[in-house]
Amino acid sequence: MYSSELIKGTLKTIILALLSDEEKMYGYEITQKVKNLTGGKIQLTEGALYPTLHALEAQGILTTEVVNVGNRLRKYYTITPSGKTVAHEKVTEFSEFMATMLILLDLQPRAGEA
Amino acid sequence: MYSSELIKGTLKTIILALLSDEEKMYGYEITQKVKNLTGGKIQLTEGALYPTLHALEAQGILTTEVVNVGNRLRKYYTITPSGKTVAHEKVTEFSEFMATMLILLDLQPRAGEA
DNA sequence: TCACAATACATAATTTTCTTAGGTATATTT
DNA sequence: AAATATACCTAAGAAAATTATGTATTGTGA
Repeated sequence: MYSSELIKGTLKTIILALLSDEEKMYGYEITQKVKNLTGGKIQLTEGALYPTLHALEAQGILTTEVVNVGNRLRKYYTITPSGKTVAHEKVTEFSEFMATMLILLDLQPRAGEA
Repeated sequence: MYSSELIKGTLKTIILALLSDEEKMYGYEITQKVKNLTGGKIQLTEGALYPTLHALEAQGILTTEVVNVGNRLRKYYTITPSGKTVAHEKVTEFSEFMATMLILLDLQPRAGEA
């Protein structure tokens, strides 16, 4: 589990990246997928996830559809076309940010080094 | 310039990584070095930097030394031995976090792809 | 020489974002 | 039967940053 401080600010990027791949996920499913893909190293808390999903919906980035499964309800989130653009921008930006951090933290392998 | 949300939580890591390399820097110098190394894409704000430096000092991770240069004062920060350990842990953790994010954002190149 | 930008420190109010804690309810496993 | 997992949600508080100030010196360009 990474220190929460480190994960800060990446939640929207994670959500949008997953929904760009899957086109339809519900909240709990997102928490499980993140947990599985990261070997438990990133675990989204519901208190952070749900308000963010609601905000993304309010911004027109996601749309929702409530489905009854058995006696329980699931709220599926789908990314909108404009949301796909936002998702792509966010992922690209994070990718560039990582490259910048590699330089800054001096983690970049350079020629002529052991 | 990256969206500030993305940079959140990396300030301590950046400061400690730089001070591990240089052994002695003052606040303004840190802002300039970060700006230069990142081509202006990361610009630390003073309102974030100074309180963080003070906190790191209070935790015994950094020590200070005030020097007069001309008529102006500079507060130099030096990393302590225990601070070096913290710095290394922070950088390692961020490095692993990036690897995790590559998987999560599906940015990892895999065999058999175009 | 006068104004502006840069150097150099600092803090306080506000905002943003997350954590912690709580609440409701059904389904499954032990 | 109890505990865990599934599935949603919100509210209070904490943490971290932004924005806005404030002080003061030094260098630069009009």
